[in-house]
Amino acid sequence: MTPQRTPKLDRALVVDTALGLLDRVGLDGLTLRAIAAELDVKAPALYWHFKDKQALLDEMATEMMRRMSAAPAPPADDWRQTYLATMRTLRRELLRYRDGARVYSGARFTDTSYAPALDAALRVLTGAGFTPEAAARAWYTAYSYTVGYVIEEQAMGPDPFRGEAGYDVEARAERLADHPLAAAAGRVMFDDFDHGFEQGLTAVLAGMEAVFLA
Amino acid sequence: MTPQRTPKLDRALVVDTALGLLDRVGLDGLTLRAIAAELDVKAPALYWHFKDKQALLDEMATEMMRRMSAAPAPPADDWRQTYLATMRTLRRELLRYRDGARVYSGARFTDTSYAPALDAALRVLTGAGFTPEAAARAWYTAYSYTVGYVIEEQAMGPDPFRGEAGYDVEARAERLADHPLAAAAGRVMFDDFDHGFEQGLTAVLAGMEAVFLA
DNA sequence: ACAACCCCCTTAACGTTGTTAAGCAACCGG
DNA sequence: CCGGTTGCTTAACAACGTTAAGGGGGTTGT
Repeated sequence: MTPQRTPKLDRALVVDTALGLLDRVGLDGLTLRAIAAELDVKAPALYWHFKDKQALLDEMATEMMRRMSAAPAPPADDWRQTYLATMRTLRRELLRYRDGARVYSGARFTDTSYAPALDAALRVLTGAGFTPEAAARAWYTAYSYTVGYVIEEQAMGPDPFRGEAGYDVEARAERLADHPLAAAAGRVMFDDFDHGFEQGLTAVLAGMEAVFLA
Repeated sequence: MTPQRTPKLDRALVVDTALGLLDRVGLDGLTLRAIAAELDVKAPALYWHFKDKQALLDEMATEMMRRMSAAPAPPADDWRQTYLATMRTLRRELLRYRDGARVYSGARFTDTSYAPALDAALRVLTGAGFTPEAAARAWYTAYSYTVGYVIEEQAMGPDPFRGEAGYDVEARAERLADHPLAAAAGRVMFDDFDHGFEQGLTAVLAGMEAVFLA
C-alpha cells in the first residue's frame, strides 16, 4: 500500500515477523525465504541485517527473553513467589511460539539485557538467606527443569490444543498393557501439562528450601 | 576387500555407525551422505532400511535409551539411590554423543523397550510410599531437569573438555560487571557441570521427598 | 537348466535450503 | 551535479533430504 521510501527492514521488525511466523509454521518451516516473503522482500535482504540464520535465531531468543523480563514481578520480599513467577513466565513465553523452547535453548543471547532481571531474581534469593552460590544453583536448577519440561511438552504435538495429530496417550497406554505403572504414568505425564508443570515446580521449590535454607 | 555377499547394512549397524559419527561431527554434520560414506554405501541405500531421516534419528534415540536401561541398577529397596542412579545414567548416556540431548529430546521411541525399566523405577517409588501419580510426577520432574540440564550443558561448546571454542565464562563475567550476582552466577553455573548437576539433582530429590512423602 | 522373483544397493535427478557475488536504485554530503 | 554509502535485487552455488528407475546377485519354481 503505502510505498516505503525509508528502509523496509530493521532488525526488530525481522525478529518480530520471524517470531510470528515461527508460531504458525514451526522451526522446520522457518526458512529465510519464508521470512523474507512475509516481509515482502527477497531472502538475501536478510543478510544485510544479520550475519547468518543463526544470528537471527539468537536475536529471536534474546527477544523472547526480553519479553520475559518485561513481565510484572511479585513483591521482592517473597522469594517463593518470585521464584515461581519467574519460571511460570519463562514457560509461558516459551509456549507462545511453536517450538519456542527448541529455538530458545539452541541459541545464545546477543547482549546482556538478561542481566538486570537475573540479578534482581538472585538478589531476592540472597536476601532471603541463600548464599550467592546457592541462589545461582537454585535458579539454574528450576531453569533447567522448566526448559526441559517445555521441550518435552512441545515435542508432543504441533499444537497443544488444536488437535492436529498430537501424541495419542491412550494408544500408548494400550501398548504398555504389560507394564501398568508405566502405562498409568503416561496419563499422568501427558494429560494436563499445566498442572503437571506446577506440581513439579512446587516440588523443586520445596527441594531448594530443604537443601539451601536448612 | 572381502566382497560382501550378504547384505552390507542392517538397521542396528546403521544406528551404531550414526551414533559414532554424531559424536565426531555433531547434529549439523550428521548428514545422510556422511553416514552412508562411513558405511561405504551411497545415501539412498539408507532409505531401504529407514523411511526417512527422522526414522533413523528416532531409532538412534531409542538405542540410546536401551543403553541406559542396560545400566546396572542399585538395590530396589533404596528409592533414593534408584532415583539418583537413573538420572545419572540418563545424563551420562546423553553426554556420550555430541548434541546427544538434542537428538534424544527431538525424537520419539520406535518401540516399547523403555517400558520395563520405567516400570521398575516407578515400582521402586510406589514401594517406598509414593502413590502411582506421585511416582510418575517425581520421575518426570527429574527427567525434565536432567534433559534440560544436559541440553544447556552441550549447548555451551562443541566439546566439553577439548578446548575448541567453548563458552568463555570469564568474558561473560566481565560483560556483567554491573550485575555482580549475575556475573558470579555464571561461574557457578558454567564452571563444573558434574558438580552442578549433582547439586541440582540432590535438591530435586529432596523436594520429591518433602512434597510426596509428607 | 532356465526363467521369474525378490532383496539390496547404485546412478541420476529434483526441489529446497543457506549463503555468496554482483549489480542497481535511491538517498546524502560536498 | 556528482561520489559514496545504504539497502535491496537477481543470479547462482553447493549441499541437503528425498524419489525414481535400474541392475546385479541369490533364491525359488518348473
